[in-house]
Amino acid sequence: MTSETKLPTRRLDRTDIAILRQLQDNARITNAELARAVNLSPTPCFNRVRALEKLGLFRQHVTLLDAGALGLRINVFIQVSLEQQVEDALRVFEKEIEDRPEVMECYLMTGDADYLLRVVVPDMQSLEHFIVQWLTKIPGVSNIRSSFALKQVRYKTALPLPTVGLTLPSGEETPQEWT
Amino acid sequence: MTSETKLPTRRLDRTDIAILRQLQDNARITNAELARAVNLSPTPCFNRVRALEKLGLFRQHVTLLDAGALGLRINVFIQVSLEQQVEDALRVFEKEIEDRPEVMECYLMTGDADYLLRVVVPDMQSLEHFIVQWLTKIPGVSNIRSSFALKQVRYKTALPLPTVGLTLPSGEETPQEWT
DNA sequence: GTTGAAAGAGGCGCAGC
DNA sequence: GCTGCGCCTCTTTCAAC
Repeated sequence: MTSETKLPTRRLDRTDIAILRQLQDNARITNAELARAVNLSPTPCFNRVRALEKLGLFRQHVTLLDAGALGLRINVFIQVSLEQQVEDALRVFEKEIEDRPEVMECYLMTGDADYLLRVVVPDMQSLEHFIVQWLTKIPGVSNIRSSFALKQVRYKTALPLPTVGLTLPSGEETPQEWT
Repeated sequence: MTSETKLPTRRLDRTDIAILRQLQDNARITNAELARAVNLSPTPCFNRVRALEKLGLFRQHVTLLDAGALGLRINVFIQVSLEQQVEDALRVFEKEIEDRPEVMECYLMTGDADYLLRVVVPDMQSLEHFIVQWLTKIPGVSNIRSSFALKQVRYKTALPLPTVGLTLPSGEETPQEWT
């Protein structure tokens, strides 16, 4: 070889993007299938996947379970305000969050500088326990407001990707067509 | 065999739950590894996974990509109110949602009977385009309020599962220890 | 339920174009 | 960058306990 065979480039072409799309939809696709789906032969397809991995684009391969089938009926968004938005209080709160499996998502939000949580529990009793016995006992938590989801209209994990090409951050920015 | 070998039971024991836990964390685990992780030999492990599949517990095996690495910097929650909460208006709105890849999540909420969206876009320009050129043009949409996520403190797809045992819905409910 | 063996498929690396 | 070959591990099935 002259230099590196497939040195991690910051420019993804449409084939790379097609690969990412396929993997977002199906983490268990075989390399042979994937290659067929993106019009490549298995070896170069495999090499591209490895290169994309090296770029750190993959977080995890996961199985999505059916919450309803498992009896997890309650999906609730909880807005949490802290008494003081000093960095220390934030760190404490975020540390507490880590161990609670019912907290599916947690965002630090603009505006009132509070947190938005999405919490999943099987029933109201569990929710009450979560809020009263745990959430309100975190030091610094001042106000809590819950909104219930009546229906999960959409839930997906596949990120929106551009159709044509994509320059990765810390390369310079080019305007891209996002679909 | 006397009747069915492994007829889909509605009762999951701790081994089933251990399997679900492993798969939630790693969709690409091999059956051999999985078996070792849950203290089983490969064959019964494989049979259990197939039984869990038949129960409809698995939604999908997906690859989670790194939004930041792909230049998707903006994560915004949008509350959408409709002029009238007639069923027809809801159906129209939900239908429109389906085709927009930047809508990661959409929930029908209690209270003002509106929707909560989580939208991911690369930049402000894309967000403006999404809201002005598309969202506001859906018939029935009256009010829109956006809140930005400054930081994604936590994002996971693994549902909270009980530690010990679990009776699936449409069997009768027994109180379970949810962790 | 469990273990063990056997066949078929796919991952993965290599040599050549 | 692509193709074709080959090893080797894993999945998946089938017998017996």
